[in-house]
Amino acid sequence: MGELTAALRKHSRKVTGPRQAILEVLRRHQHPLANREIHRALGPENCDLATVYRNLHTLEGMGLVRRYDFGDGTARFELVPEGEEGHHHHLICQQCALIVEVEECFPEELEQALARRHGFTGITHRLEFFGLCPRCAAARPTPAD
Amino acid sequence: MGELTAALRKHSRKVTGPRQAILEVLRRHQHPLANREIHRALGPENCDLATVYRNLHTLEGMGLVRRYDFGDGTARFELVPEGEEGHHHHLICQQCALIVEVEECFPEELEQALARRHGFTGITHRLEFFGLCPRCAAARPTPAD
DNA sequence: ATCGCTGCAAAAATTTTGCAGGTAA
DNA sequence: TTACCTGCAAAATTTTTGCAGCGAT
Repeated sequence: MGELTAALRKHSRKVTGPRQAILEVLRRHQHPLANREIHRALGPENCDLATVYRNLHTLEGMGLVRRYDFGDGTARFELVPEGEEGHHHHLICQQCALIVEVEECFPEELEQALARRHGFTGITHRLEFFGLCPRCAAARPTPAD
Repeated sequence: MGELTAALRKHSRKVTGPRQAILEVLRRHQHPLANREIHRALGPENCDLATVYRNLHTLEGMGLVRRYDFGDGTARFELVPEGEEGHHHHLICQQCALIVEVEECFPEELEQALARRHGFTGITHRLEFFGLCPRCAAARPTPAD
């Protein structure tokens, strides 16, 4: 809670109702949420969708929130745990959209080697896994190729 | 050329002008292109944008083209080399949007271990690298934090 | 002669922006 | 009081869809 206030103050931003509510929603869900989902969770009459967009952009810029793209055309946001760097990836079921947080990461030394070879600096990566979760696999065994 | 015809015939699809033209554009560029870029390259009066969208969707479904998301809200497509599986990733300059194709890939055994641990099957991944290319780094040395 | 494909136009869906009034600091 | 924020509305993007006519097979 103080974390948010401190971060906002550092950027000359204000602690407003919508802001706190959005963070609260993200805190309750440990999965990346789309703007629309956050808006719906807030109750459409409590906060304008445009405000959700603006705030997520702001919070992302301050590093309180991280943006993810699962390739379906809608951005999703997840709260960065306090104090942590929060870098992690996801395993998404292509059938039911189940999202599992995974700690596997692209090997640091491989990434550095890659950066060096191409002369790139400040390198980062975006990595997501896709597949069929156990439940969906059970429900649809051997998809009759 | 016969490759396209064969693939299309297999799916009861027709070999049309726009189709060939789109493949031709993709063949000339070895980088992922957005629908709009392809449309512009074709000459807007030669092929409708909707047709570009429809064809890329079709070609993706047939495995002739692969879709990439660089997280900027627009999908990009790249030709899958004939015969090859064509799986690879990209290193993108966040300043000038330079795209370098890279052959590094997430280690197979790590991916399998991950899949096994979560009971997922048919696992794949999406991986892209981001950073600052040499030219841009030279043009903007030490961004004065 | 089919059945798929294209162009054109309209519609959806996602995200951004302008503006007047309201509110945290 | 001074910025910053919010809601509302409009606009800008990206992508999808309906439909009548054309074209590949």
